Amino acid sequence: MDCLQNPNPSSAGPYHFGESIDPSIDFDEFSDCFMLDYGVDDHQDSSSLSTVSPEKFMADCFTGSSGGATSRNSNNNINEGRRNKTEMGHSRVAFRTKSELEVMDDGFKWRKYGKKSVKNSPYPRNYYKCSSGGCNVKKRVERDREDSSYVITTYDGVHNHESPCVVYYNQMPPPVDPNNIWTLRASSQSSASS
DNA sequence: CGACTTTGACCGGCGC
DNA sequence: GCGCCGGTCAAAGTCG
Repeated sequence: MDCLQNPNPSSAGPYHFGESIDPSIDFDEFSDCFMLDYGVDDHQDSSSLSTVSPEKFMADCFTGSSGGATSRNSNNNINEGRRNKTEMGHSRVAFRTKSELEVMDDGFKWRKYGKKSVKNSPYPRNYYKCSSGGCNVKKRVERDREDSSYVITTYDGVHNHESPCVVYYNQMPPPVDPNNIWTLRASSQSSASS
């Protein structure tokens, strides 16, 4: 299991953000990562995006605020009209990331349990569950139908455990530059990969 | 051999 | 009531 890529909306730290398996993805591209409005999974248009800087997003996530930077009960929620799953204590976070890869490894271990073609989209949607025992977090991954270079990831729920990478990081010596999360992340990464 | 992925079937909610 | 659609299940296949 590699601890690469992407923000995690539940408990992963900022040092998870901004690095990719794919060397073609650099940090600049992660500035294209948008928080999507809640309920975006029914395929939003870009006007419904609520853009949040990755830094803010991750900061919110890391403080444990449920749902991160999302607006939890935003209006214009198409999906929740169908299924009012998101009740108290049930958060959903979606974001859109420019990536060649569909699998956004966020440090958690996911088990794929389904794949569906989506109406009005040429790309299938993949369904994953957190494979940690007792953790019922799910995520959906699909390509943006309008720009296939983007991947839309929707997390459903909050992990009741830490990311294996967070656990690992807590055992690490102090970062090279605590003010630079990229350095910090890279430092962690290079050690982890050995 | 265990863990994981694939994929068709099934189920429930919603709109007409 | 019926059909469509999204989400989940589970058996079979694959991989390390």
